[in-house]
Amino acid sequence: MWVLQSSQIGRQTTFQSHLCYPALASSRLPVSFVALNHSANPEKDIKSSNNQLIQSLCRGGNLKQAIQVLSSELNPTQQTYELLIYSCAQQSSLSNGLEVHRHLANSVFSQDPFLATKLINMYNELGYVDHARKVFNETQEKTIYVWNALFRALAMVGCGEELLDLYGQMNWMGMASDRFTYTYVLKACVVSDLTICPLQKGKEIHAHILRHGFDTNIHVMTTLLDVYAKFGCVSYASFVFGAMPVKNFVSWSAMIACYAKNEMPMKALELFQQMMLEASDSVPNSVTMVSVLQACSGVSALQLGKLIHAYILRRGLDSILPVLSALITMYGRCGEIALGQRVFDNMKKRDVVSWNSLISIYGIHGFGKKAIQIFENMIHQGVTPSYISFITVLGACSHAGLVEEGKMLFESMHRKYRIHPGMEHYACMVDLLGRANRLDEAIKVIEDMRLEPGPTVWGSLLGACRIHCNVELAERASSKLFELEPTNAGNYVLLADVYAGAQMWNEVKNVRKLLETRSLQKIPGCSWTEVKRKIYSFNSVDECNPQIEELRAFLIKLSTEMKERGYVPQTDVVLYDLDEEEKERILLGHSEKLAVAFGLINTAKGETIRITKNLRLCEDCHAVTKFISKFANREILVRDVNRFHHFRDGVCSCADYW
DNA sequence: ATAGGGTTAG
Repeated sequence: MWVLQSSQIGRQTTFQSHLCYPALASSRLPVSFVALNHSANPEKDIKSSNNQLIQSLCRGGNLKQAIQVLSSELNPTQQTYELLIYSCAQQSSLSNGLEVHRHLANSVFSQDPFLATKLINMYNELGYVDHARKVFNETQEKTIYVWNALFRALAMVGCGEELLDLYGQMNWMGMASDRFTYTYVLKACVVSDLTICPLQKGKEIHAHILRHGFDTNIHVMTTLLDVYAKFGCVSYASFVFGAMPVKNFVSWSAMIACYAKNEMPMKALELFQQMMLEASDSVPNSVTMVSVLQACSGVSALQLGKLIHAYILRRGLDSILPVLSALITMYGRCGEIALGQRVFDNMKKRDVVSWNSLISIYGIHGFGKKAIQIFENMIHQGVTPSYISFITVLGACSHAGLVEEGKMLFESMHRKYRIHPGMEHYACMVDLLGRANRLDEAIKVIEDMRLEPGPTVWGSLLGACRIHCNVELAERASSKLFELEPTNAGNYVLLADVYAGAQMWNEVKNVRKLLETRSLQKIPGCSWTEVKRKIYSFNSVDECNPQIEELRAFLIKLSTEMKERGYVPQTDVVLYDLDEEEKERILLGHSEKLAVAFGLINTAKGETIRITKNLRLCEDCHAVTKFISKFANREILVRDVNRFHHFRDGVCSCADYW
């Protein structure tokens, strides 16, 4: 009934445009035609008909014609402008947008805050934030919508500082924030370019939110959760999550992503399980699955990853590019390159990220030449390499020791693709050259950097010094590192390793003291292994594992047998001042050895043992695992923080070079 | 009066 009525009304009022529109669309002589009509009819009718005409032209995608009609329309309505602005954004046409804006500025709506909001949004979507700022500044009556529109634009381009500054002005003027304001202002805390302490700012805004009662709004709270997540404040994030009166699948996903991104993959998987069991109204989507796959990668949970893959297929999420890239990475990082390759091969569409995923998995397995080949193939297929592509391919060169290839790729980066090398690329090059004992060249790279060398760069150099026992350079690199990240215990440990390698025990002791006086602790080593779809984690300091005694006994027996065959425990890696026996005991307690022992005890003969570790493999664990792979005739795949080690028959795929 | 927001791949 209602439909019929409205269409009758529609027919009455749009009678003219029904006549005009088809003619205009085909004949392309709109202006004179409309002008003629204009003078021949009562003005009121024409006014409405031209507005209708403009609007239907917009809806039909004939933006150019709509603007032509606009110039002959004396009284365009607000709705007409709104639709024109919307169409310009839709068609990504700056020139048309400017034209409409110019027209609007000379109309009665020049100060209309509603349309100002729309203009700001339009310029933002077109990528012209300067224009958006200008509209904002020229609009006298700044409603909360106008403020929010600019905030949104500034947050999207990463002008956090400017946003927070304006937010301060807004508060000072007495304009009250709404729930949208808070989401943008929170986002400002995580986007770059902030000179103030952004976490502090986030907490301040958190207080505002509580004070003004926005802590029940699901969007605001999810954004807040994400802010804490991005700063690595996992406990704050989970507090916010727990305090949310209502949760939906986005809130769950944000919390899962928080764990996955902050090296807590087990927590992420647990939360995912909880979501599936307890929150039946929160159905995971592709975004959730990406985080879950990341978590599977994190602990090398291959069996679980396969289950997730099946779920993705059932849910029809298998054509979404980010999901597929995450799948490729998951398979690769779980040690199954072939399965990753298969996902890639079956993709109907690929983007640069899909290629990057594939390159990176060959890279972490040490197949540098293959990674370069894929990189070249990608370019051959017309996909332009991205900033990340170069990180992955240079990383692949570095894992495989392909110095000349790496240098050429690094050099081509800017020459061919106009991509300036960033910190990650420099760190890769320093790593590549440093490992190859070309320390002079590595230093040259650092000296020629366009950026101030950061901790990753000095860290790569320090790592190279450890391999090649260069005490002098190690001291130089570590003094920089202690300045840049004084609380990163890993750097002190590396320097101590260098001293230990040079038998400089006094210096080792001093570094250890430095660690103690600054009350810093090494990140505890942690390893995971998956047995029969369950993931087991091993921690060098925890005693909770029910099998711990059995594992210890197993390892002691193993160690005795290995010693008979020439194994010498590398007690150098233990930095504490203890007697040899005690050091050996500590070595045997390393999480990776516990995981290997657990795998040997709990899996069938011939089954590959897969282990993931949160840190770099220690020398002793590396040597022992090589030994075991031959001794127990087992393939053992260990992924450490950098790359894969594929142990088979007493040899490691990294060629002892990691 | 209208309008707009949160999680995501390497």
